Amino acid sequence: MASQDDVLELETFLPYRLYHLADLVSREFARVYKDRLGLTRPEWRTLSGLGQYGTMTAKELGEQSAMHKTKVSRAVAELERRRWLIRTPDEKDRRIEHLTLTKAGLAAYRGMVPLAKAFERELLSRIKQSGQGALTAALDAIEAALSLTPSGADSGGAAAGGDGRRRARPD
Amino acid sequence: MASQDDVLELETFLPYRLYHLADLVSREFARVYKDRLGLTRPEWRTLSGLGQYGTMTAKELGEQSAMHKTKVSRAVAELERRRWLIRTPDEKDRRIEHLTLTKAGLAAYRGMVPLAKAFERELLSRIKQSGQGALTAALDAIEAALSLTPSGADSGGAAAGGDGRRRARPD
DNA sequence: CCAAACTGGTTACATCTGTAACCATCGAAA
DNA sequence: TTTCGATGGTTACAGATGTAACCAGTTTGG
Repeated sequence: MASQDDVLELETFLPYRLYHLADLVSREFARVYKDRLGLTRPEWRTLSGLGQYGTMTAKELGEQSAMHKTKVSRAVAELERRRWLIRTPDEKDRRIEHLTLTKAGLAAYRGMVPLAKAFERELLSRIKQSGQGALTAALDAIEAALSLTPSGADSGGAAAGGDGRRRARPD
Repeated sequence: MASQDDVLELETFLPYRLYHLADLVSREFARVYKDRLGLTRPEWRTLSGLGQYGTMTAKELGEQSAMHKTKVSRAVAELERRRWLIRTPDEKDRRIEHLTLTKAGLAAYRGMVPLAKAFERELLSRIKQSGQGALTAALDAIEAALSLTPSGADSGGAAAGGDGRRRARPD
């Protein structure tokens, strides 16, 4: 099955397909929060993270939603400017600030949740039954595969097993 | 099955998961062509497209590798600057230029192909057997789902109209 | 008590990206 | 042929991003 090694078929090349599809989906979803709330993706993720967990530090936010700290910093600054969140200095460690959504921020979040869920539902429904199971299975598999550190070569073993990661998916 | 509509679990939210994984994979792969050839993603795609099809116009490139025309324009300009490709004006339509890799460009491409394939192979191997089939099945499903006219609104993004797109996928 | 070494977070700068406006050419209609 | 609306492609400008340098506050260890 392996074709010769002198031509690469971009259209079926995994990194390309994956990125392209993610980009498509992401863009389409972005329209929802962009049109409605005028948020950028980092801002949306920040809103989402705080809506979900209530209070977080910038660092935690970055870890939770896979954002570089500069993105977090800027997103937080913007949401603060809109008065959608407030910072509360930590008593013990004055480098840290605890971030929490304000009433307005929470309202924006609450308004988005159903839309996000509807979007996802609609997307999944468009994907045929078989594909749906395959999709989550595939994402699980890639996630597990990538959570292994070896950026190098060797892939032996792999054993992603243990790792606690946030995998809480019901199905 | 749907959880309440007041909280969204970002970590399992499809658009997020998809984007995050694609980003991870893409970044890792980008290191290959960036370290080795100093290319940006649009440049790599352009190189890849021309390597694969021999000669293309900027428009075709954009369609094949899902890039906005400004990206194509810039990538082409850069590859031309490096003398990795040349433009040949079209005889009949003087707005068009046919792009082709030079010896140097082709050499760069040829050097990358095995690395790209190795990368993909390694990635797939890290994904357990089951996940592997699921992955391609899932990508197929999403691709199919997205090519359907979005029930949502206008554009729907890519998928240029008439052109049967280069979908050569077996399934 | 003071000096590394570290950590949470912000900022400066250089790129990259998308939108929109633009140029040249083409096709069709008048 | 002239005109007007598409089309291939480039460019100007405003945002968004990543890297690296930078602060301020903390910890560790003399």
